[in-house]
Amino acid sequence: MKPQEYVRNALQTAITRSAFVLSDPPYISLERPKQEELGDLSTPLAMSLSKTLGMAPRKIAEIITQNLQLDPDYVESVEIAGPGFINFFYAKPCLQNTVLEIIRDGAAYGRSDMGRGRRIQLEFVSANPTGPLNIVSARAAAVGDILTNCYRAAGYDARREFYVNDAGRQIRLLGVSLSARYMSELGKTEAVPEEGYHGLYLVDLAREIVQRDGDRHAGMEAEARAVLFSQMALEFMLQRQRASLDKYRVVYDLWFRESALRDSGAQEEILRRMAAAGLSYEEDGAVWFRSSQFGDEKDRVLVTQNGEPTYFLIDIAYHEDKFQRGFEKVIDFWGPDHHGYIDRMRAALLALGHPGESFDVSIIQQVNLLRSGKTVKMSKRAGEIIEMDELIEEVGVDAARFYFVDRRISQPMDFDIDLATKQSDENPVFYVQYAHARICNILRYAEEQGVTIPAQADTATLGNLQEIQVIKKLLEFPDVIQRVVVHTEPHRVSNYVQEVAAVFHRFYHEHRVVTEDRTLTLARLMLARATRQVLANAFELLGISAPENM
RNA sequence: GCGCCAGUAGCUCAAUAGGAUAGAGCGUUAGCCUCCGGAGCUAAAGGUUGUGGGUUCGAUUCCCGCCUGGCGCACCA
Repeated sequence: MKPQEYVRNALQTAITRSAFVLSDPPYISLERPKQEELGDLSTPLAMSLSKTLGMAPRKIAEIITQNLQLDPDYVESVEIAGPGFINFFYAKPCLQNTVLEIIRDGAAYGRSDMGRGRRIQLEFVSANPTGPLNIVSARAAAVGDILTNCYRAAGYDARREFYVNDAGRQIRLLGVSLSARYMSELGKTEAVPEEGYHGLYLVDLAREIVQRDGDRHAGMEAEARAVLFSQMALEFMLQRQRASLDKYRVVYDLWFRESALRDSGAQEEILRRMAAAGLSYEEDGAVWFRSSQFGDEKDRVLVTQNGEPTYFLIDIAYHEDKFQRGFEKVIDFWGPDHHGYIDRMRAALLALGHPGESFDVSIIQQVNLLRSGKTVKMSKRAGEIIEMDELIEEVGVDAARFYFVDRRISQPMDFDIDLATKQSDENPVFYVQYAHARICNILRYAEEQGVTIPAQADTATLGNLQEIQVIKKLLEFPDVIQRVVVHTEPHRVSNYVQEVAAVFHRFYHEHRVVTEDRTLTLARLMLARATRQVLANAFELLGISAPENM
């Protein structure tokens, strides 16, 4: 058993035995004190119970402590400190044993059953298929992908989904734009409409079409040609986006097409339900949803005066579809320009009977592009973007993914192109990968020296400061994953992995692993293996490689 | 004007569910290779957590006001 669990269980029993008058069993918060001297694990429990019990925190702490029964192999000592913290100090046998447990658990170390198999869906990127994926999508892709990995590790049945906006005005415009490029390519002047797509990728595509089909489409009626070219452009873009994501190691469970949803008439079903429940009304020739009754600031249009379904209505139908498919929880990742949209979406889902907790939106803040210290404004229509492919090309997948996930998603971030390309050697991803490669090297070296490494070995000789610090750090891994999921904060994984690397580098610097002392050597090799395992498991979550050499 | 998000070391960012003396990297300065990989390690300097109040035993974290920046405020998507 992990010492955290052990302490939690012991505290639970102690509380019961203390016979406090409580309506509910209290949540036991366990944390690691910032200062090591204070203990390995700490709970502010006594302070939080103070008010409800009407007792001084230290008094409560004393009662709890008296009722604690602790195995000295797990916990060496307990202290009451400060305003009423109860602090625990791990016993060495337990820590030494942890090393072997990690090795035994292997790839499963860090996983938990927190989610109990709950079905959850993460929808991210969902960029319009009107151009190549850009650097903003790269952030969303990294974050969404890594979070999904963490959800799975925490025991959820989590799925990735990409929503394809393949219907509506944007696609028509795309077709018109491509058609214009095609005609220009054939020497017939036809301007790309001002609100159309001016990116050069359409010129390239037009050229390809000319090479393949010649002037076969030139004689068509303009409107029909635009429709045809919409489809060509769409499929081309989708295939290209998928290829980019593939290279970026993001694989979706489903690419959901808006057109399929529309064809199924799902939006009409929503309208029927809303009308039947009195959730909608007609005014000025449009159909409105009473979203203001569900927390939105005003009512919203579902069907326009022209009889067109709004994007909002389609989106409601899409989200309803997600729930129909059996997801208990749905998380959307949107850009900051859509945050005003959250309230109405939640209102709609509430109105349709889905509890508030079943739907979450996470806003991934923008990526400001800097080139030689100056902000670059990106606009897809004007064609000024940094493509995801360029990014992957220039900085590599590992570095890119790590860079994007290494900060909180709520924090806007600057992406300095010069820095990312020129100084990529100083990217922290190399630091952590280096730790992994170094451990592999130590294991190789040991074997070269004729040491056969058994599956398990006695670890009782581990006990110096650096060794203990490594073990304690490895011990945190399962908690890190759970916190990532609870807070939707994948950056914790990359932060953690840097801490693991640091603590191991420190150990390595102070102590030799392979020495004349066979028992000690084997024990330290176990420590190295456990560390490598944790790094590898974390890299797996991050979707970066675990190099054996660098 | 209203709403949402952010503001932490020179720079890029952390800070575990409200916890104890706010931490890393980069950069700067000073050190460490007869020794398993120096893409590493050690140390120093660097802070009124934008600002003023409030709640609390305790606030970077929660609440209110203000300042600054970003983004929204469509019968567009």
